[in-house]
Amino acid sequence: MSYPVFAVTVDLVVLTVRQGELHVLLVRRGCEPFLGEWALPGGFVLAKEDLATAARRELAEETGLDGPGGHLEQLGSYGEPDRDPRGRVVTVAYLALLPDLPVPTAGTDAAEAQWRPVGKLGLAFDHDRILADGVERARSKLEYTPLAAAFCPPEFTIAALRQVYEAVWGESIDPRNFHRKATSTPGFVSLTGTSTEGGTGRPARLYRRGEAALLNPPLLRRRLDG
Amino acid sequence: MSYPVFAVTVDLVVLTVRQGELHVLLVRRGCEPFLGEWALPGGFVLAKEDLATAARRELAEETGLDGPGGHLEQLGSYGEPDRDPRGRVVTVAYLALLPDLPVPTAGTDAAEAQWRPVGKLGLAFDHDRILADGVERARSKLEYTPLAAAFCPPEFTIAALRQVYEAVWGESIDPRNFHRKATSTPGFVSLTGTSTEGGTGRPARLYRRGEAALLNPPLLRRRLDG
DNA sequence: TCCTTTTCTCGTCATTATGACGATAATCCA
DNA sequence: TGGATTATCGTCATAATGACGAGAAAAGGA
Repeated sequence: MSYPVFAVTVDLVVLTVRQGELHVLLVRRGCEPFLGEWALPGGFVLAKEDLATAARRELAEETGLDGPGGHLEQLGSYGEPDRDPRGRVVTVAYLALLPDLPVPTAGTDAAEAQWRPVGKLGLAFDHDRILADGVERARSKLEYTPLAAAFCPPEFTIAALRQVYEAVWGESIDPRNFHRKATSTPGFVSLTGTSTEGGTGRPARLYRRGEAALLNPPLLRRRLDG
Repeated sequence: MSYPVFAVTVDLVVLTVRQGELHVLLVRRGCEPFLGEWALPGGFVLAKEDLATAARRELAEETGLDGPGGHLEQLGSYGEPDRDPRGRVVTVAYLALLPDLPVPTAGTDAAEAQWRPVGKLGLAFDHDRILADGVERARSKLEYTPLAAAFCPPEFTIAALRQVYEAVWGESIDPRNFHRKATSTPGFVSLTGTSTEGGTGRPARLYRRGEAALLNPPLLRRRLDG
């Protein structure tokens, strides 16, 4: 019995929050196809490599982003027959949420790398769709999990956490109600004991990410129902 | 440039509710490897076939289940190097939710097919894990979407819908509170105008699935928090 | 020093959603 | 006709949320 032959790649939707806006990491392609165009970072899965391992390797290799914290999860697979002109390629997309770090360094396959605000970007392959799916996944995950903290450094203020929500959801949130919700939901955040200093306004207490895997009850965004 | 060669399969977690219990569709393997063992239905993706198309084809071919209603979505991909003794095989798992239909017919690759209550089944490959992920996805989706109706025939009673929740979540739900919730959440269900007849007890009104993609507010199961 | 600005933190109150459960309605069956 | 069964509606206490007032704790300028 014989069956078709495929290549398998991983592609990464790497998101961060900079200056109050949700950004995605893009690389300019350094080889065919789509040479010179912007795309999600990614590459082929090696012969004896697990999918998640390949995703972590590409994240480190191609972006140099391998700091503490952060979050990596599988997003989904994309395998339309014509999605890659080189032949039959199935890509497994991963979603990474990272704190705002220095400008990434370009890697082997990528001539350049840069953060871009999410939106309508004309990316190579079917990467616009993968990006849209990743952004929607991130928006949704912020409702039910404490993952917003993955966008923050290890210690952060409630205001910083709120700004993550505002950036990812694109809506403003009442600081007082958010403070109540974040500090009263069990396992969302935990106090460090230290505070900020030197900033403008009253110093804020610093928190760490809590141990909960799910927010209970969740933190729902306002739905525009029809 | 050369890169490793893979085979790509789709595997299906087909769930339904029978006699108040969540069941999964299994097939007995008719060829090597794992000949004679129970596994999720699935097969190789064809040369010019989209992943979702392959999933629908396998669902129809191998199970004969292609009725109205139901729901099919991508679950995730599994690609550990050793998961298939034949070589490097990545599988894209799909989750199908179907109303309870007559016993499926065996297909080409499957010597037998049968519904089994979900639980610890010693399945071939890594199918136990895929099944567990599928069940967890289904449980979670029932909270935030009107997808419970995918387990029901096109017209159903509120009690039937409630029994879906009870079976999938494995907990009992107050019929009066559930009735209020189902009928008051916009877009969850819509009246047909007809009622059941001939059953025991007061006749129940029949409903169809509503148009909403998301339940707002959601219908959360009781969390056993630690 | 004292006042203003800024941001954090804590409260209050009305509204909504939920869990527990009583009560009535509408059918079948003996 | 009366009992069993299930559907549907209502009531009430509690929990969660949105809107917003007000004090606390810093920096900076007059």
